Amino acid sequence: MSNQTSRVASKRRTESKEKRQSQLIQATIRSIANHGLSDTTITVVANEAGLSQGIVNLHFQSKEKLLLETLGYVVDEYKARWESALCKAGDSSVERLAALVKVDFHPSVCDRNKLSVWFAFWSESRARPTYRKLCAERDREYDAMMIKLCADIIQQGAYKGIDSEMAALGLASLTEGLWLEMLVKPRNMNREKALGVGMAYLHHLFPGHYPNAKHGSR
Amino acid sequence: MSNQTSRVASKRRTESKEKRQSQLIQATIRSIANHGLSDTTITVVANEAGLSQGIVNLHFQSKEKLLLETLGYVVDEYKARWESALCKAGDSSVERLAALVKVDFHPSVCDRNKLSVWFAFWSESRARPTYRKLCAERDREYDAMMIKLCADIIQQGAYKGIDSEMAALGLASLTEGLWLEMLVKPRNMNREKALGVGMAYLHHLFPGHYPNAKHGSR
Amino acid sequence: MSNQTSRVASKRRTESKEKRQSQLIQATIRSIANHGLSDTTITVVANEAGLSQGIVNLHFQSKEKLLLETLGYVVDEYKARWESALCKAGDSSVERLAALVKVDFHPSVCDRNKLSVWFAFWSESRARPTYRKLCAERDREYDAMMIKLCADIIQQGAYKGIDSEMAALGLASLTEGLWLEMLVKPRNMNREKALGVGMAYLHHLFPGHYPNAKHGSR
Amino acid sequence: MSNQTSRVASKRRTESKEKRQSQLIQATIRSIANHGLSDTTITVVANEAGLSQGIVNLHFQSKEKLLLETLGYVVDEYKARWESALCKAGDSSVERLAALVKVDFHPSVCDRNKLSVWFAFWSESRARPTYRKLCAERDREYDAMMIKLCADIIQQGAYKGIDSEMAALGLASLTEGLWLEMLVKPRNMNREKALGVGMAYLHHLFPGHYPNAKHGSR
DNA sequence: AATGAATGAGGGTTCATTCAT
DNA sequence: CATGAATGAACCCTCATTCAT
Repeated sequence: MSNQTSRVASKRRTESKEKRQSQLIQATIRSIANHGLSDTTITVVANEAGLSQGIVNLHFQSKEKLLLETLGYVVDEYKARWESALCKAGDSSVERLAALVKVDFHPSVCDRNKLSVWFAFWSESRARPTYRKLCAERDREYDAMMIKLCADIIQQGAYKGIDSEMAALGLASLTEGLWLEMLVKPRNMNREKALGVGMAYLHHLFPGHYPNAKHGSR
Repeated sequence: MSNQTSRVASKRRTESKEKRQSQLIQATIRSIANHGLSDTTITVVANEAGLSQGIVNLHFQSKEKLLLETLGYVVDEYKARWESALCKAGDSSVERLAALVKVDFHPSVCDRNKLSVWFAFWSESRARPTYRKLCAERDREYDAMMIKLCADIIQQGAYKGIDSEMAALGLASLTEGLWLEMLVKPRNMNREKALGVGMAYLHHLFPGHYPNAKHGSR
Repeated sequence: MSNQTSRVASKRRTESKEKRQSQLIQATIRSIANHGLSDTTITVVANEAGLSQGIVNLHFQSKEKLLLETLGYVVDEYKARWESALCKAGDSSVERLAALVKVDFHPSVCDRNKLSVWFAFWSESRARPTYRKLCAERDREYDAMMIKLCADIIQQGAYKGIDSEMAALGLASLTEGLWLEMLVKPRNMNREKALGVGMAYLHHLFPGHYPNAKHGSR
Repeated sequence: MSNQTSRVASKRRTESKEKRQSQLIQATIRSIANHGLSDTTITVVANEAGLSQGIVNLHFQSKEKLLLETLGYVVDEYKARWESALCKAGDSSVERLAALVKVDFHPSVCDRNKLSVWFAFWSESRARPTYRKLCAERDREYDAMMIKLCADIIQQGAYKGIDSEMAALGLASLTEGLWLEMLVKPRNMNREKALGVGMAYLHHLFPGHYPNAKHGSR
C-alpha cells in the first residue's frame, strides 16, 4: 500500500512536472511569435507563463534546452497530426497524399504562433547543428513517404516525364512557401487560399486523380 | 589642377566611406548566415570585416540600423536584378514571367548567405514592424506586377478557371519554399532542381505557353 | 503561527531590499565624494558597496535613477533634520532661527561626503532639469519659512531698513558658502568656525536678539 | 631681415595658435555651463567651437589638460580683475575692501557660464588634486590679502572682538554662497541683490566705515 | 517544487585619442 | 595646421544562471 501511495504521489508529481514543462513550452511558443527568437528571454517566457524566473532552469536546465524542447514539441505535434491523418485516410495513395495536403493547412498546423516557431528555427538552423538535426529527422521520414506516394500515383496514372522526387519536393516547397506567406502577410494569404493553391498543384501534377481545385477544395 | 586633386581626394574619402559601409554590410550578411541573427553581435561583424568594434556605430549609429541597412541592401539588390531582367526580356508577358522565374534561381539570388538574410528577417518580421515594413514595400510592387503578368497570360491563353492572383501567389510561394529548401537542406535541393520545379509549375499553369520543364528548362 | 512566520519572512525580504538600496546609496555618496560625480561609475559604486555590478540595475533600473535617489536621500535627510530641530525649538521665531543655523552646522549635515553630493548636484543642476527640480522643491519650503522667521524677528525688534527676504537669502547664502569652504578647504574652515560666522551674522542682523557670537555660540 | 620675417611669421602663427586655444576654452566654458562637466565631451566642445574633433588634442594634448587650462583661464581672469580693481582703488584699506566686493559682483564675474565653471571644478576638487591645487593657489594670495585688509580696518576702527580671519572668511563664504544662488536660482538672486547683501555684510561688520547698504549700494 | 535576489559575462554604445591625409 | 576616419578601453545595461530561502 505504501508502494501504491508513493506511486500515486510520484505520479502526481510527475504530472505536475509535465504540466509545468508544457506550460513553459507554450509560453515559449507565444514569446517567439510575439517577440521574435532573439528577444525571447527567460524572463519573458516566465512572465508569459505567469511563473517565476528561476523556474526555467529548474525544469529545463538551460535556455538552450528549453528552445530545443519547444522545437521538438512543435515537430512532434506536426508528426502526430500527419500520422493520424494517414491512419484515417485508408490505403489509397491518392487519398493519402490529399490527406497530407489537407493536414498541412489544418488550423492547428497553420497557427501563426507555431509557424513563427518553424521559421525561427529554420532560419537559425544553418548556424546551429542542433536545430538542423531536429528538423532533418522530421524531414527524412516525411520526405521518403511523400516521394513514395508520388511515385505510386505516377505509376498508377502513367504520368510520364514526371519525377516523383521533384513532385514531392515541389509540393513540400509550395507548402512551406504558403506557410511563409500566411506568417508574413496574413492579409494576402489565409488557410483557405493556401489549401486551394495546394490542391491546384495536385491537380496540375496529377490531373487524372485530383479534381480542379477551384471547385473542389472547399 | 590643384582643384582636381582636391576633388579626387574628397571623392576618395566619400568612396571610402561607402566602401566601409558596404564592407560592414557584407560582413553582416556573412555573420547572419554563419552565426544566425541572434548570435550576430557587433563584435562578430567587426571581426568578420577585419575592423574594430567602434566602426559599426561610427558608420551606422546603432546595431539596429546596421541590420536594417543590411536587409535593405539585400532587398534592393534583388529588386535591381528583376527590374534589369524585365528590361532585357522584351514586351511579351510570357517571356517576362519566365524571366522573373529565372532570376529567382540565379546564383546571386540563391546565394545561401543572402537567403539566410531573407529568412532571418522574415521570421522576425512579425515581431518587428520595421522589418515587416521593409519587406512589405518590396512585395507590393512585385506582387502587383506578377499578378498583372499572370492575368495577361490567362487572357491571352484563355485559361478559364484560373485566378491570376492565386497563380501569382502560388508561384511566389513556391519560389520562397524552394529557397527555404535550398537554405535548410542544400543536399536535397539546388538551383537547377529548383528552377526545374519552378518552370514545371509554369508549364502546369499555362501549358500552352511554357514547354515541359523536364526538357526545356536549361 | 505559520502565518506569522511567513509574515516575518516576507518582511525580512522587504527589509533586505531596502537595506540593499540604502547600502548602494551610501556607496554612491562615498563615490561622489571620493571620485567626483563624473568618475562615479556603476563599477565603482558596486565595488564600494562590496557587491556585484548587476545589483545597481537590479535595484535602481538605471544609473540615472540611482543618482536621483541618492540626491533625494540627502535632500530628505536634511529636511528631516531641520524639521525635527524646529519641533524641538519651541514657538519663538528667534529660537527657531537659531535652531536652523545650528542644524546647518551639525556634524551630520556638514559631513564632507554629503556636502560633496550637494555641490555635485548643484553644479550640474543648470544642465539637468531633474536635479534642479529636486533641489528647487527642497528650497521652496525652506526659503519661505526662513523669510517668515526673519520677518517675524524684524517686526518684533523693530529693525527698520532690513528686508526680510534679503536677510534670509543672505543667511542661506552664507551657509552655503561656508559649506563650500568646509568642503574645498577643510583646513581653513571647520564646523566650529562656520557656526561662529553664522551666529555672528545673526548677531549683526539682529543684535538685540542674538548675543555676540564670539562668546555665545557654543 | 629674414630674422624679422620669421619673427613675424612665428608671431602670427603663435597668435593664431592662441586664438584657437582661446576659442576652445570659450567653447569649453559654454559646454560646462550648458551640458555640465560630466557631459562635456571633446566632440561637444569642438562642435561648440565650430571646429573638427581632432583639434582639441592637437592644441591641448589631452582633454584633462583642456579642462585644466579652462579652469586656469577663469582663475586668472578673476585674479586680473581684482588686481586691477585694487590698483584703481587707491591706498585706503576701506576702499580697497569695498572695491573687492564690487568686483565680485561685476557682470563679468557673475556671468553664469563662468560661475558654472567655478562650481564644476570646486565640486570635483576634493577628488582631483590638480583642481584643488589650482584653486588653492588662487585662494592663498586672495585670502591673505583679505585678512590683511580686514585686520587693517579692525585696527583703524577699534572694532573689538572681531577676528580678522573670521571676518574675511565670512565675507568670502558669503560671496561664494551668493554666486551659488545666482547660478542655481537666478530668479531669486541677481547681481544687484547679491551686491546689496555683500555691502550689508560690510556694514554690519564695520558700521563706522561702510554706510547702510540699503541706501548706498546702488 | 518554487521563488527571486544576486552574480558576472557579454551585449551595444560612447568617447578620448591616434594618425593618414 | 587641420581634418575626420579609425581604434579600443570603459561605460551602462541585459540576461542566463546560481543559490539561499
